[in-house]
Amino acid sequence: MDFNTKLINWYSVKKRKLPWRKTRNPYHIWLSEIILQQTQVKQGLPYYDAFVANYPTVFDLAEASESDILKLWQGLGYYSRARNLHASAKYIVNELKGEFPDNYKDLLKLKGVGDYTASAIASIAFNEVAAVVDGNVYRVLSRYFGIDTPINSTEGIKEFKALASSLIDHNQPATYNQAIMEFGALQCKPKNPDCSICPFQDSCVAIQKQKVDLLPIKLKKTKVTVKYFNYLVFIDQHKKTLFEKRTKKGIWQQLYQFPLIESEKSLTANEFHLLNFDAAALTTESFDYSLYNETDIVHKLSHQHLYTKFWIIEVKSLPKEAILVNSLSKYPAPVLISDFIDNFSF
DNA sequence: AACTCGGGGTG
DNA sequence: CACCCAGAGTT
Repeated sequence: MDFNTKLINWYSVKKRKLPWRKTRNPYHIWLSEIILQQTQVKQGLPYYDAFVANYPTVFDLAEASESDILKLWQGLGYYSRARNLHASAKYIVNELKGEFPDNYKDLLKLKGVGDYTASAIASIAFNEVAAVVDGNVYRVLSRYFGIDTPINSTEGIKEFKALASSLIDHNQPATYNQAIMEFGALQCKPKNPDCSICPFQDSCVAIQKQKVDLLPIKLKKTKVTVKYFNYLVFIDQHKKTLFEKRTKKGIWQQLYQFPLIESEKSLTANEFHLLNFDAAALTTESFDYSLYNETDIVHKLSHQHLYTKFWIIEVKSLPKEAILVNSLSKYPAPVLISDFIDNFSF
């Protein structure tokens, strides 16, 4: 039996029942693929259900506000995916009259859709022969063929795409693509795969050379920068506070947070007291403050570790843009902020 | 070619 | 702690 037949046989027996496998609606397939970028199925599943329920069609998504979409996306991370999703929905409705792109080349024109996602939608929704190469595929192919080219090198990206394209089943590209990804996710796992039950024991180069735990090869690791965040949680006599949208480049664009002061190190109360609050719109009137958390809350992102203190500042009045603390949960916010809002008693 | 962009899960 | 996840966009 050849590679494809074995793979698809394995898939027909072992595949998970997932909601996006019950449809060929390209809009729903698109939603699932964007949500699943760099995201495990278990984490993305509830978000897929929520988006399908709240925005059943691409027209519904196009009409929604970016803030509402980000709110539904809250907690999933990589928020540019949500913003690009919205921009592409408006493009499909306004420029393409709501007709979803139906081939790899046109799908690639959508914001947030790269080689992988265009191939996935083209194959799964339209049965186009377009090979997907995601993290699972890199791992399966590098092990099965014993390829040690770094998967994140320019050469490796080309090599694995070409190999995947040479292998894809021309009669059932949708099933083949999903099968090889599912195989990587369930059987050919990153750590401690159980090769004793693998259908490719007799043909996998990595097993024969005992290099399963050495492949695939990936270059360099991400370096983490440390930052110190001081959030100013103002509360006035009307139970209002200041909440701002992050508009600069960098993390959490278009999400909301309390006024932020970054510092070079973790500040004591005395050091905090010496700061200027001009930027935070604090008046010269007297105020009283306290510290919510004595020890820094460490919020870890891929490239940044955020050591955070929340300073509670009681004031008489705030500028007119202040909002009621009861309405904070309506705004899209990073997990670091939404966790605080959920736990703090205003 | 290297960097940036989240948050959760695993060993 | 390091690494991974149905990657894409920017520099």
